[in-house]
Amino acid sequence: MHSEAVASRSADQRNGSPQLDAVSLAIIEQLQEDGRRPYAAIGKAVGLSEAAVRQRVQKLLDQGVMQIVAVTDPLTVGFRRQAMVGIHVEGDVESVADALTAMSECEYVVMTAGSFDLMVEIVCEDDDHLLDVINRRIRAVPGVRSTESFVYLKLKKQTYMWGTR
Amino acid sequence: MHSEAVASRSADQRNGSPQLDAVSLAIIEQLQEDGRRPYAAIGKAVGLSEAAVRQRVQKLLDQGVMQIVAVTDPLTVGFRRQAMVGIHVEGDVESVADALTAMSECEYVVMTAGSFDLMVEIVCEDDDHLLDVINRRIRAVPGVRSTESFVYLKLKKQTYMWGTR
DNA sequence: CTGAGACTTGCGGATTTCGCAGCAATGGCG
DNA sequence: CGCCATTGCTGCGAAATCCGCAAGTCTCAG
Repeated sequence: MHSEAVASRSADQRNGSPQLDAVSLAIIEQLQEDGRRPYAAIGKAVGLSEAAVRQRVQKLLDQGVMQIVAVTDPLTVGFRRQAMVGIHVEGDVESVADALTAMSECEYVVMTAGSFDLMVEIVCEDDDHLLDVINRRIRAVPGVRSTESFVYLKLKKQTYMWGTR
Repeated sequence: MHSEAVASRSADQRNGSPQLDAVSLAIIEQLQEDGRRPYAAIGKAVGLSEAAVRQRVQKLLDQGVMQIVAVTDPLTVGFRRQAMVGIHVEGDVESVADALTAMSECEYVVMTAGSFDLMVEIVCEDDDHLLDVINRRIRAVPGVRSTESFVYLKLKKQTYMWGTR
C-alpha cells in the first residue's frame, strides 16, 4: 500500500523535485526526533504557527517526501535471520530488481555500481526460511547469474536522521 | 530514567528480545501504517482500551523495541550520493564497528559473516563528500584492512514493515 | 493467602487536532 | 495597470485526543 511510498515516489518525482526549504527541513528534523511531536511544539521550534506546520506536514506526507512510521529492530520482532545479498545480473537489471521488489522478504532493494549489480536485504524468520529465499527464490529469478550472501551477525547502528546534519 | 531497577525485569531485557505478544505486534503494525494514529483507534483495532494501548506504546518506546520517526527519501532531502561499503577487518571487528557507528555519515552499520566483516551504508551530499568519507575517514580507522564500495544507482524498495508478515 | 502486574472503566482537565474564515504576497493575463 | 486565482500563513473556536489518576478485576507466582 503506502509502505513503499518513499522509494516509488522518488522515482515519480525526479523531474518535479519538491524543493524543500529550510523550514520544511527543520520540520522534518523535529519529526525525526519524535514522530508524534505536537504541531504546536514544532511550530515553536521552527518559527511557524501550529496551523502552518500542520499544513506543511500534511503536504510532505501527501507528496511522499516523508512518512511517519514505527520502526523496529527485526530481531526483537521475531525475525532471527537477516542477510545482505549481492547479486550479479546478466541482461536487464531493472527487471530483476522488480522481481525482487515483489518478494515480501526483500526489505531493501538497490541497484548499484561495483562488483554487484544489485544488493538486497533479506529479513527471515529462521535459517530454513533464509535458505529458501536465497537458494530457491532469488536464484530462480531470470537474469540472476550468481549471488553472494552476508548473514547478519549483529546490527550495530540503524538511524533515520537523513537531513539532520 | 524509568523504573528499570526491578531485578526480575532487567534480567529479562538484558539479553535482547522481550518476547512480544500478539497484541504488541498488532499495535506495532498499526503504528507502522501511521505513526500518528490515535491510541483509541489502535485500541479498537487490536481489542484493547485506549489506556492500555497508551501504556504499551510507552513501554515499547522506553524499551527501545520500536521508535516512531519520520523517514525520508535521502534524494529529496539533498543527499545525492549513497553507497554500501563492505569492509575487511583485521583484529577486533567490534571496535571498528563502534568507530564507524560514531560517524554521522554512516546510516547503517552491521557485522556480517561472509567475505566482508562489516557492511555500512553511507549517505553523502555529493561525490566529493563520499570520496572523503570512504577514502579518508573509513580507511583511517585502525583495523580496517580494505574496503569495497557499491555506489547506489537507484533505490528500488525501502520498507519499514518488519513484523507485518 | 498474598502481592505484583496487567488490564479495564471512568473521569476530568490540559493539550492537541482540525476546519474554516480572513489576509498578505505572488504571478500570470487581458 | 488592474484583476483574479493561487499559495501560504495566522487566528480562532469546536471537537477530539492525550494524560494522569483512582478503583476494581483477573491471573500468576511465591
